[in-house]
Amino acid sequence: MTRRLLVTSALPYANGAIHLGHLLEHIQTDIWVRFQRLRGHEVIYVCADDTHGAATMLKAEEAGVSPETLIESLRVAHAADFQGFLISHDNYYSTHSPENKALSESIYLALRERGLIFTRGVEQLFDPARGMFLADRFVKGNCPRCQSPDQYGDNCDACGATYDAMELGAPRSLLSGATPERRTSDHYFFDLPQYTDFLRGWHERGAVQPEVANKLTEWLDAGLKPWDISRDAPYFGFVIPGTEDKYFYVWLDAPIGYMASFANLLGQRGRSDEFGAWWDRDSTAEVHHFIGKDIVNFHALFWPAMLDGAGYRTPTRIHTHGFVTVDGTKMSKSRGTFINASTYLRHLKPEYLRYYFAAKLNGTVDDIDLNLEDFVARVNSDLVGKIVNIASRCAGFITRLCDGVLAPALHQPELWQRYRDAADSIAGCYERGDTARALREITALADLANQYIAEHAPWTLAKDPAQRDAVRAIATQGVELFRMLMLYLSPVLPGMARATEDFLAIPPLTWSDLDRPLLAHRINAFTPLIGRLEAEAVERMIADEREAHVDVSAPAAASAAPASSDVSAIEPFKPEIGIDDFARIDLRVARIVAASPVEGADKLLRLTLSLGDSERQVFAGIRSAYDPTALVGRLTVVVANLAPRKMRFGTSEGMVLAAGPGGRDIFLLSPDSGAEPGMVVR
RNA sequence: GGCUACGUAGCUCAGCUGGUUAGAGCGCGGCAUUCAUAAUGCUGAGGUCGUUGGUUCAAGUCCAACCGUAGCUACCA
Repeated sequence: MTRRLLVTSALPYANGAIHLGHLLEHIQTDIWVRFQRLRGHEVIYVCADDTHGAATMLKAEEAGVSPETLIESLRVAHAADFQGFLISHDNYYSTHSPENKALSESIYLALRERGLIFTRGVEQLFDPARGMFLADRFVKGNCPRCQSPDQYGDNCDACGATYDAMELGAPRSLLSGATPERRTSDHYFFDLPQYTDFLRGWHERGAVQPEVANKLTEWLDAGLKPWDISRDAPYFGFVIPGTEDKYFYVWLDAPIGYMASFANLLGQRGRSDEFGAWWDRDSTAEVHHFIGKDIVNFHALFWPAMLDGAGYRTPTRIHTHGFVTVDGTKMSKSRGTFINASTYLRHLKPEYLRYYFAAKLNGTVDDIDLNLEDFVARVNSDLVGKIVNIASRCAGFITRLCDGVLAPALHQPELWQRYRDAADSIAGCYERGDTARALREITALADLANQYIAEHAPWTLAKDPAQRDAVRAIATQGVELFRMLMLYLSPVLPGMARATEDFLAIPPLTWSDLDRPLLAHRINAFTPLIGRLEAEAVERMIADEREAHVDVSAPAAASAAPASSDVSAIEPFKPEIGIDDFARIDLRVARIVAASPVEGADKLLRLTLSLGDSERQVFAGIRSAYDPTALVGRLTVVVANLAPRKMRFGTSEGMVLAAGPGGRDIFLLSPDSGAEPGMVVR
């Protein structure tokens, strides 16, 4: 029976490049998709960029472009990165699209019609300087429980407390530095609690993995809360119908983006009338979402509830994966392990990573570790040494001794049958997402082939012209076993599968090609299908990625650091001074009233500082770490009696204090709230 | 703090509903081989299954506590 499958990967957010984390998910999805296609099912694989939200708006502002320009350039870049990794999206769209707007509005209206939407006043922090409400992410202050300074608006890094942003002590806006005020505005809510029983049933019916179901049960038992689906202007997104200044929260329209990308694809293919066959309540098609474990709540609570509320079918399955770590730790920009797709592709072939991730993915939510040493060893020994080697060591006999034509019969049909018998088990592994097990079974088959070849030693027989047929039979068996292996591996290694088809001079492989061995057939001369993965290339990639995040102009202090140290070197202390020496330095609290980049200077910002009753201009080499607009309004500390210094761009009348090695790691000092410009620091 | 996972040979991982002396691949030692992108075959060494306690005739496998790691804790995306 042919299944109709709509498959998605989570939508990458339009604020940065594609990195290893996105790649894990898309590679996982793509393997599943290609497996299903190989089996002859109808698969549509769509994705898109997730574009809305205050973050996009601010980012565009910072870059000095419109949000539309920003998101389109990122969408193009993202799509190219995915193509580079052989990800076979049928459509890579955007949530900022007419289809998504129409669907979001109609779903919202349907929910409202069913009494699932209500409004309620919500009090939130408001940035008076920027004229906007502040998401938790854009506020910092003191933790209400442990008083740790500099904590975000939702929880405390130091003590783990969770709280409301309004409970923060001495809050300040990260956008303007201003002190936020409390304001109330009406918000629109989706009445999620009405869906508690529905969701419980949906989870129990196997739509999620058991570990995920546990987590969801915990949330359900704790009691669901209505979901706030609106944001006040200014916001980049879709206006809520019937309002002037309320927008859909980005997480409302993001999953609808799956439907919208799908609708757009149908439009391109002139099949728009089929939409309902996939999304109506009685649809017999399947919908599969691949996501990371961090966004389970959106996909397994809000999303199915919204769909059902609006009269659509719910997803068939949510496939949740863990996070990527590199050498056992979180990806880190300074260590060079925050690896971007484009950096990877400059140094390494995509199929190395596809193979390695496939060897690790097992369908659970466990994190996946990219151990770089293991990566090199595994790819070389399995892919090159074990699998490709089978073709490499057999093909020569066929080409040189047999005119390129395979024998008419198998030398050892029982061995071939063992390969054939593995099909169901391997298919089951792919279907469950346990590609690690699939690859274990496949490489075990490869071991059998190498043993077989060693046992029959065709190179010995080849010395005797009378044994020509025996040599051909053995080499044919080897080539055929290799064909079977590549068929099994083709979802993981699509590029190598294509190259294998060229080598064997056969049409694209399908699952039914397992039924009949390739015999009495002319093949092409073998050329290496994939080279070895050089450890040096991996090192170059890491170095490249590390450099991309380090400011070249940063002080060379790091070079003095012991190689074993992860943190920046602690600079040696300077010679002792007396208090009189210190007293000569006039440190003052200053408010940054204006900040702008300096034309012609890479590192400098021009700051206008207020010291109470006077203002002065100071140049600061902090451009690599601070966005000028984010500095305006905030307090800092300035050396007020530093001799003025003439620079190419003007005179600098002081120096602001900052710590850190340089590059992105520059940290401007700021006094606790209450300090006023002009106050002496002592 | 609460919750959810995970913690098995140097490395990466298997070990299904508890049942003989705990497995694989890589790496390492030895032997063989030379067709092959120094790839392959045979063979050897290597583990108190995070710790402690418990249930059981029997526990890596169940329970509890603790330690460690990662994540979640909804109006960040």
